Amino acid sequence: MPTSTRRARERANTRARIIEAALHILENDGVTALTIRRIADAVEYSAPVVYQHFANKDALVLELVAHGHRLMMAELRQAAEEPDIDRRFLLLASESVRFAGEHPHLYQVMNDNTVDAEERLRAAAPMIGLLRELLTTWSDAHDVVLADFDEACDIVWGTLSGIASLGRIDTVGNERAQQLARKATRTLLRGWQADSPVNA
Amino acid sequence: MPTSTRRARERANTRARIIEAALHILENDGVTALTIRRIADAVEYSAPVVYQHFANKDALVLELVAHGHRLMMAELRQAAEEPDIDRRFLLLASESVRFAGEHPHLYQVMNDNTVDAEERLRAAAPMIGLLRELLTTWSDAHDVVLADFDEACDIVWGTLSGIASLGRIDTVGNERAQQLARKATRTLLRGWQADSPVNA
DNA sequence: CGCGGCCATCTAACGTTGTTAGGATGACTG
DNA sequence: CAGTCATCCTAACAACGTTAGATGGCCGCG
Repeated sequence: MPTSTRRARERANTRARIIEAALHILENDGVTALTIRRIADAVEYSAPVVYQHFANKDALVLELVAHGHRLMMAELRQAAEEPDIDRRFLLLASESVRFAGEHPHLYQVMNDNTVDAEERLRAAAPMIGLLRELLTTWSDAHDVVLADFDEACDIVWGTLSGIASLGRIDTVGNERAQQLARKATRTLLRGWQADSPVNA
Repeated sequence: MPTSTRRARERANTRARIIEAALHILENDGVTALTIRRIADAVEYSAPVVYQHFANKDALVLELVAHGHRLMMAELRQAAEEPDIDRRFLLLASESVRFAGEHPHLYQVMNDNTVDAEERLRAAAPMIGLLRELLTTWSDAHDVVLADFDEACDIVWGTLSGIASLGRIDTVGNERAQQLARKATRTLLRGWQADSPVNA
């Protein structure tokens, strides 16, 4: 049945075009401009067509959130290749904040509360995984024993999120926020190092 | 002219009632339920009356943000009386996160991006001032020299905001978020202590 | 006391939002 | 060639923020 596969391919294609258009509108004109009718216009369809591909607007936005995290991980991949673990940690901290500044509206929907918390957490899983890996190799490299690994991981995660939010638009300015992220992680790591039983 | 003063008093009174009603709706039913018509219903007026007291919805929400910060400072005042600076620092960190968990919707509008960044920063000024005071007395008490005081202050501020956002609803659970806030500030302070030239 | 004006308030409406229902159009199947 | 099915659009609904115009009652002045 070649026709049904072609139909499915077309369906998937317009679905992808919808996501792409939504992303474009979001990044260019902000979250308030992200409306079903504008998305439909951008893909040259009428509004109800969108509902053939997504249950509702939240489902579509959730897709943008997932896309945003994939994009962020992709932009971080280069920084992740820095061999020195300390430099890598700081670099990834500042680069994740830079991402927030370069994609402010996308970062907004990625971290804001309108979308379901559980789904958001799932979408952020790769980033959290990256942080876990950073923390383990860092603590191994410096013979640091973390009293509670998960706790330390959540602290870094929360800290970077908070500082990225500061630097998302203009609260402190993005390059300063990047510097804050570097300093904050450096200080956190220094603190854990000082706490480690080896140094006690 | 007693009548005009009475009128002014009545105006101020209904204005206050509007804010109170809006706050009640926001805290009970969330930000999506915070609509002009529902607020007007709650004060037994029609919707346009709200616009005699506030230029638009954003102005009203901004008032809620200011009120939220005053409320937060009030709830933190008791914790601020803890005499020991280290205990006070950790206590205020966890209490600010607890506030976010006990007033999740209010905290949402206080920290989310829909309202103007500059106005939000101004509303948060007392909290930032509190953090500055904490940092100065802490560094004085421990003879710690901070390389960049403003930077350290922003780092604490961003860290607590981020962790509070984690604990706002259910991402990690609020009491765990409080613990994270304590540990995070403790670790940050430990890190700055280790960095201080006195210890170098 | 009565009358004119002003202030507060309401009803009605506009434009836009997310979302759904019903019908038309056209392509594939037998 | 006829029928079925997916696809798409027009139209509409409820609710939103917001504004215009009408209505009413209270105040101060003659």
